[in-house]
Amino acid sequence: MDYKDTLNLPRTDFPMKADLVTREPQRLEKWQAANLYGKIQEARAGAEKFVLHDGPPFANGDVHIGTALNKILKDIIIKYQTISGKHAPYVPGWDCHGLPIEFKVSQEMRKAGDTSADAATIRKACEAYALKYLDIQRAQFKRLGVLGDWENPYVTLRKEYEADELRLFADIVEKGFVYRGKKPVYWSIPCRTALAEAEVEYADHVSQSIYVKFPVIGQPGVNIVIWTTTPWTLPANLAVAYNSTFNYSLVLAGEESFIVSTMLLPTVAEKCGWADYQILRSLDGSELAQFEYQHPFCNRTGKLFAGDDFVENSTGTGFVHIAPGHGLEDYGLGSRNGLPIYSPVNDDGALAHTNDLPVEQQMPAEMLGKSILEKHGKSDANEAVLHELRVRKALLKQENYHHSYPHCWRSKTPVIFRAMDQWFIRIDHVAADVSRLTSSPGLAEKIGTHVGRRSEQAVIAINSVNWVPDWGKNRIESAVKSRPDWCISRQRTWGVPIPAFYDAQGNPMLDARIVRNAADLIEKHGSNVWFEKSATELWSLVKPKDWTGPDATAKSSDTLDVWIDSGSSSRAVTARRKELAGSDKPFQADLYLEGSDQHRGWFQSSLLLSLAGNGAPPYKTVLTHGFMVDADREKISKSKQGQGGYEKPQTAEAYVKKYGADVVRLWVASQDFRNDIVVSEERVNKVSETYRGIRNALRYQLSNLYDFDPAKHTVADADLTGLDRWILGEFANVSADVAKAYADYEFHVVYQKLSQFIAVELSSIYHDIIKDRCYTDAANSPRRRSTQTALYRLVTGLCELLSPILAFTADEAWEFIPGQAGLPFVHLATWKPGVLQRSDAERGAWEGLFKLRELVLPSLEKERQAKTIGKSLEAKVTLTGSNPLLTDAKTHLAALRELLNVSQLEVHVAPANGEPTLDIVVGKALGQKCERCWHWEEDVGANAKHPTLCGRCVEAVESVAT
RNA sequence: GGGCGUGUAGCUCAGUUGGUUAGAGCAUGCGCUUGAUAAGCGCAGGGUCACUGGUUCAACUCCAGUCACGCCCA
Repeated sequence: MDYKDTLNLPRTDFPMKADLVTREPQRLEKWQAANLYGKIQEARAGAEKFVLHDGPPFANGDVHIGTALNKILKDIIIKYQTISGKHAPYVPGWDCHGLPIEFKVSQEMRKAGDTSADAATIRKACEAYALKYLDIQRAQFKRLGVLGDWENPYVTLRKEYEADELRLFADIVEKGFVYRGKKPVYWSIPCRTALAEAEVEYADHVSQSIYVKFPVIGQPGVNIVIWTTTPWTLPANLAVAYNSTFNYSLVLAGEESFIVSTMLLPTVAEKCGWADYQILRSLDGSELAQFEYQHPFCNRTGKLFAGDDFVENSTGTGFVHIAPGHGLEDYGLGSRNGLPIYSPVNDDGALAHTNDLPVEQQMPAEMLGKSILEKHGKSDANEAVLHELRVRKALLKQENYHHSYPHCWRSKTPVIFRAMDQWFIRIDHVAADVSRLTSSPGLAEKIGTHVGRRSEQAVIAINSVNWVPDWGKNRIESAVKSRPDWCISRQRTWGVPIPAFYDAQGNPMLDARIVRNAADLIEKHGSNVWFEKSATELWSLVKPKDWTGPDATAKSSDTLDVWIDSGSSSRAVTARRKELAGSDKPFQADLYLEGSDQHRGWFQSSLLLSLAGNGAPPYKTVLTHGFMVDADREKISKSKQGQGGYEKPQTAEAYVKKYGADVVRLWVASQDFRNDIVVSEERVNKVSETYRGIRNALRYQLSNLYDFDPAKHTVADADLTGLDRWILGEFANVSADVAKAYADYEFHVVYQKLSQFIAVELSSIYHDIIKDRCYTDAANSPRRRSTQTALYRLVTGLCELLSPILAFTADEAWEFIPGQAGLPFVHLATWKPGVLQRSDAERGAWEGLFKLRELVLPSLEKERQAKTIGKSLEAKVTLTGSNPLLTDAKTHLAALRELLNVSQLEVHVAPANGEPTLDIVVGKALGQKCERCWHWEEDVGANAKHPTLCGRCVEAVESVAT
């Protein structure tokens, strides 16, 4: 007789080899067919809500591994909240408007030879482009195991979204936060249009480089020397910037004296031909700050300001001429110091007077109408300025200057920076006292772009939010405090139109009632209606009934900054979707979770818009993750990829195809995402080792439950064996730790705790020990059923606790659990903390047994090394001494023998006498090896029917036979 | 250049209010097992706690500076 057939050896169809790459898609289909997401929502109807509001990725390109990380983290949270009983809907979203798409689409159209497409045509192509990538990304996100309402995502190009966005905007307009101001933008003269950064190409260009003297007021003969490569901007000069960290020298050259940076003095002296200059003295920033100068050819004066950020000591003179209407740095410095954003250039690109300054303070009449556009390397405007400087003997040096300069991609001409009228949201007032502001016209002009009191309310709001990690609070606070007013208009086509009009005098009209009517119109027809219909048609459609102002004759062609799109989602998504809207503040979500770059991005735009429009923050908690870095802990760069720095493109798909989604998910969970996240082959390989460990443990548990029916065989807690009570007690502890780690969003702790529990307590201790009981006890013996009860509870709990991370594997294993707890999917389960009451005495006794085990194992190992024994079952252990641990050992003799995995154990307690003693003797076990259970027993051979079996096995075999 | 972070074994993480020889899992090496077997078990090696200086009886832990890396800003 082959006694092997009488053993209860493990059986299961749960495969050892995961083969995730082929199996996961099958499971996805199952979920889809069963409408798993819908089922979960139904099951949780009425439960406490947990709303994680998705930040929309841009609908462009494949899902990057970093984007995958973000989505997986969100999914882990949603799945944990769900399995702990909450109703956690997930509505994914996409950001669809914006320049990258418009640029890409225009480029494709250009390549196809189409250069005259109108706005509506371009917009249709952009929409198709965005929707195409939305589909691609949706498939890639779903493949990651992310559950959500994928059939009804929120999409910023949808008309309902656009309408709600405009309604929120209307509220903000109504409260007086929106004003008209000026800001420099790229401008193409031939195309008569503003350009976006991406439409600018850099090309070599020869500019007129000039050194100009600016006389210092009150110090006759003393001049500041500035250097510029754009002479035509001098009529717009309103200030001069210096660097407060530089040294400056006052030098005498000929009749006059000049101030320049000391470090640049030799170069400047050579350029200006100061043969025998003499340094009179040195000056520093505090002195320069006192200076005023006379404009070289306009009847006005200017001041000096520190511009440490951009005044360099490598070229020029150490002084930078500032024209706030013609440069970004100039604009920044100008608006910080209350200067007008003066841009004396008209739409034709010709010099012109404006209303910003009194006419008598502006450029001489001879310059008016001179064009900035270059012909054969010269421009009339430059020539006029140079002429004026020469006449006034203000020009110290003129030469050609070769450098790279931005050009219009379409006309190939050099672009200019020109201040244009733009719409702004006043940040310090969003942040400050909301109630005192009304939409009174003229308020904007009165307040202008001054930098005044900031953000008390925003700071209070920021403090009311839970920032994880906590330094996120500092980060957004300083971002809000330091940000200038928000320029929200874009001279772009692919976006939500700003529903403003102009009257016959060219005055802009932006009114909350008009915006709301436009929102209604767009909700019906989509925002293309704004581009397709004429101004007159639109005006007749949206003109408020009680309108008393002038009629509109033209419409605005500006679109809203895309940050307004995504920033409006508290209104357009959270408040609008009934599964998300809370009863208290419908627009407020429990959690936002994005990368740390969003403190200045979506976290901020959402906060400011929600404060302005809803009066409270859009989120209760903001969780931030770090960025993906490579094996060298450096950012993942395309150039590194090009040079073969990485094995594969850093897309989610590349990793999923090789390892499967669950390994990618486990990798995401394995690292503390608040810091940088390392993505490397080595790392993911290590994680897949851990995955195998987890999978095998589950497989082992399932394989020993093949004949277990929880309804029939479950053993009551009190009747479980000590060992089973021990492991369930340990598991309850670990489970509690794991649940806390999930709740605290510390998934790396979940990973560590679970993988270590599986490796140590389960695999190397419990699973190893229970083999004997499971295999050799009679199938229905109380001891075996006890252990199976524990295994059943362990595998069920593990599947539940693993399911937020190992979404596929936990569900796969779930199918093999006897009875599946009556649920077809683990994701429908509700995890409850395991309770197994153990008295202090019991816990203490078992701790003692494990201490003894620790003490004995080295002795066993020694004998193994000495080849006295092979496996532990060949050994007999004898413990003698006065060590108090031996008392418990005596009462739990059988348990300790199991823990040691030896065939025989003797314990002799000696009376206490001085120091506790413990004598460990390991020898060869007595008797013979039982053929069936491999224990060494002295009763082997006692039964004539089964001469090679021990007594226990004879019983087991007989019970099977009967 | 500025702000905010991070830096503990090959990898991922622990390290309580400063207090013995700095821990775990994985990986590696060497054994054992062959009734979880493309599995399982044991043992061993491996760390100037980024660097420098300071405070202290005592520093991975507190302070200052330096370096490297990341995000944001300029």
